[in-house]
Amino acid sequence: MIQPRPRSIPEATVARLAVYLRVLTSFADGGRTTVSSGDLASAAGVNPAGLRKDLSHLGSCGVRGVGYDVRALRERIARVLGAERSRACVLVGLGNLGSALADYAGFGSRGFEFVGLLDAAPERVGQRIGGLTVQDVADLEAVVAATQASIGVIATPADVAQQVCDRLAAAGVRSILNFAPVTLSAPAGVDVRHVDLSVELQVLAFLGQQRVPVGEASA
Amino acid sequence: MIQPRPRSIPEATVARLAVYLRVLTSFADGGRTTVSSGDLASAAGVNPAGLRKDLSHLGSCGVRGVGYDVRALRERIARVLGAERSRACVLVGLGNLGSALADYAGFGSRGFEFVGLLDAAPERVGQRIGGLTVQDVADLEAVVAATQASIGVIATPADVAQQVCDRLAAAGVRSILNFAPVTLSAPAGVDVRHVDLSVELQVLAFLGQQRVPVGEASA
DNA sequence: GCGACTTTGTTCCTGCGTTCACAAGCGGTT
DNA sequence: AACCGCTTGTGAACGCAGGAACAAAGTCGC
Repeated sequence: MIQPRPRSIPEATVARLAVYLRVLTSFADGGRTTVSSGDLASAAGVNPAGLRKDLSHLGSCGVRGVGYDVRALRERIARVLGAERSRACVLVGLGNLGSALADYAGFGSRGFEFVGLLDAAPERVGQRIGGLTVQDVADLEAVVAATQASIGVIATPADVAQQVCDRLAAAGVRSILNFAPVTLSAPAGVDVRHVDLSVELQVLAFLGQQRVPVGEASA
Repeated sequence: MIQPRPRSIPEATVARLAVYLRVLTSFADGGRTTVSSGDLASAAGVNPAGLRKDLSHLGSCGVRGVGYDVRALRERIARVLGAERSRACVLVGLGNLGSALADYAGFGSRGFEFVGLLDAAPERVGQRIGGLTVQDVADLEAVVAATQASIGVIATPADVAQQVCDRLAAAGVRSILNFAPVTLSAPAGVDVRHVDLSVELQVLAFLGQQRVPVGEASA
């Protein structure tokens, strides 16, 4: 019998929980204390029923007839997502995109901290970006070992991304976020998520072009 | 009878087609002329059967017993995705991320061309980034009208993203790619795609932490 | 010319995600 | 204290995506 593992939250739900967390933080900053599923759903751009189902995965948290306590719900989601404690990340590739990521304030406020910046170009090594000094990618294994980083971000050119991925995995990194336009293969036990900006644009363009030829003036 | 509209490709398939396009281009550059669904699928990181199903949406394109002609398949996918002709894009927000996007070579080679860069900060207006001169965001409507841009990319701070989105939509932009960490609402007829880097990291972190407590040494 | 092998294209099926709809529960009011 | 409206939480149905298996078709070898 398969153990009915106590925490089996669908991946799609996890992604939405992260969105709820952001919205709730925004609400809390605005001084709001309670929120209904309808309000929260519209702010997050989802269906109210789906939101309630998402929230049901972490146990009853709301009060019927009233709604959810903003602070309590935020804390609970943060705990489930593991966003309460900071996570160490290493970033490989300090080109334009990598530098932008290193400077991106959005990560630090969400529990992610870059503890190592690595690049292969000698002229970049030694530069300070976002409060850190860029190190030589040759020291990747040492940096991962010293910082105990569990997350790696790849923002290198495509042709070295797989090699960097292999080294990160071998060094003990369990999760990899890949911005390079290649499909990476990693050993079992290592999660890879791929963000391909060109793919996003192409999907968008396709949806847009599909809308035009129909040319329905109205219903 | 419902007209079996010739082009009704699932969104998930469209996203994968864009990946296949990239892999095929890579194969073509490598001098390869034919490819089987198995090889292409492993290079793209998907299931062979799923790949064939995706490709079946654009008509029979392969030769049984042989595989697919790399060049022909690439052309067909490019035509379906509309990647053969260049698309004009405007980019709003030239902070770290916006500057990286403006410089990102991956867009130009995939049929997307930035025709306008806009920012609100006076010190950024006039700068040249990626071959273009940054213009004042006050001229957004004029730039969109002059360039006939159909795609807008938002890389602004969160607090002005909705306002920029509204102006882009009003100016005639039909597709918007949003990098700001807020859920945007746009009028009907305007597609919005959201890329939230923090959400990606949080999903990754959650999957990673879920793996640890199980601690299954092996099968 | 014929057979066998390879690979595509399709069909079925299973599972998941999403949506709708309703019962249960709590606060406010009279 | 009882009623009523509001909101949550859950159960069921629908639709869709993913995966596996099978038939069709074309090529290579003999």
